[in-house]
Amino acid sequence: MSLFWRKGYESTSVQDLVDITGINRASMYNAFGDKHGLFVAAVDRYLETVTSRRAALLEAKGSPRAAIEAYFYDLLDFSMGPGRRLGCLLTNSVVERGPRDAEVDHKFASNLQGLEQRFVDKLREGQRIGEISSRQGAEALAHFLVGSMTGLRVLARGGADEGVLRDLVETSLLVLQPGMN
Amino acid sequence: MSLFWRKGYESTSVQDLVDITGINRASMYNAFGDKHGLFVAAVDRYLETVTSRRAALLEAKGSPRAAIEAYFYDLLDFSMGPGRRLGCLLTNSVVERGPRDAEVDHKFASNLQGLEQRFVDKLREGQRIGEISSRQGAEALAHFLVGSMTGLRVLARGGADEGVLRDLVETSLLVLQPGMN
DNA sequence: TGAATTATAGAACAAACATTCCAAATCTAG
DNA sequence: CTAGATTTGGAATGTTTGTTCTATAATTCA
Repeated sequence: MSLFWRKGYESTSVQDLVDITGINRASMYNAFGDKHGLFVAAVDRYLETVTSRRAALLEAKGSPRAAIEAYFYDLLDFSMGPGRRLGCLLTNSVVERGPRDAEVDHKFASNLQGLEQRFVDKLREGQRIGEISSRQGAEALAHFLVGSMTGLRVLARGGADEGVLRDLVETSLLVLQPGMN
Repeated sequence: MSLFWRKGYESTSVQDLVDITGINRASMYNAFGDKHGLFVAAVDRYLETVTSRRAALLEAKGSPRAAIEAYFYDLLDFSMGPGRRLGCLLTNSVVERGPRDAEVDHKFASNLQGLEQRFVDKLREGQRIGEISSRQGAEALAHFLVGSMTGLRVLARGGADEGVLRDLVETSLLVLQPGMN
């Protein structure tokens, strides 16, 4: 998972994977079928660990707006620092393999939609209690947040300065602030 | 350029390039040195044509806010439709080749910084004439716009629905709207 | 303990890869 | 028109790729 995350799919050879895992080549093929099968398994593992851990922040009871803010600041933390500027494995994969890998494409879409739904739930609740601006609909805000998050991850991988990432997060969160409706 | 844009660096073989251009292999190597040299030339060409054409929208006289909006809606148009969901060649390249290609990395950083500067200029002017909110500094807003734009391009490549992209653009532009300072 | 399943090491495979070479063809200057 | 340089087609290079094979070792389970 780490290797695919760092180097992408094509640049990671089976030999690299054998070397770094210490697992025999034949065992790998026996367990995963082929390189692509192993890759998909790695992406799944990524989603089960890294991504869903953070998504849990969106389930927190209490202030919906605080939950969303916690989510973004957690993402910000894990997007910076040496050895951490890897972006999102799934996002990177969909950029690299794009429309040529239906499995990755589908995972990306459904993952994004799942996250979007969690955002919508929190946003709606926040709007109901007046904690979040109602100038725009919850769906539009969720789409906006998903886009902003995606930009953050890609800029992080691209080596953008910490200040840029921070401004992006802070300004995005400011959109949620209620003003006059 | 088109092939690298569509398939990325690693998945595009020299044979593919020979086939699609009709140019002889030896001529290519003679002109560009190696595959990476050709790739860099393709990225340069991309920046000179696609990217800088759109950047020119930010030089328009008149309303600074209108210029920024024109930029984003142009980007939105060119990010949708069949055969157009390619994202940005430079962004895709930095995601795929990331920190392993210093040349790409540098181009990404300087291109982003150039765009950011144009944004800052327009934002400042807009703030001066009260057309753009002064709640945040022009730099922070520029960072936000750059992040939003990056997210848009990646989501487009990822096959996101048109409505998602549109919500992202509209909500991002709403941030510029002046309210109470 | 012993039979059956599974993992290992490492050689072997064909295909694809980026790159180079060479003789024939084409172009360019004087 | 012709000598010199460049471009072309296509074969050839050596490496790396993903994948499979075989015989041996380890593990599992009744």
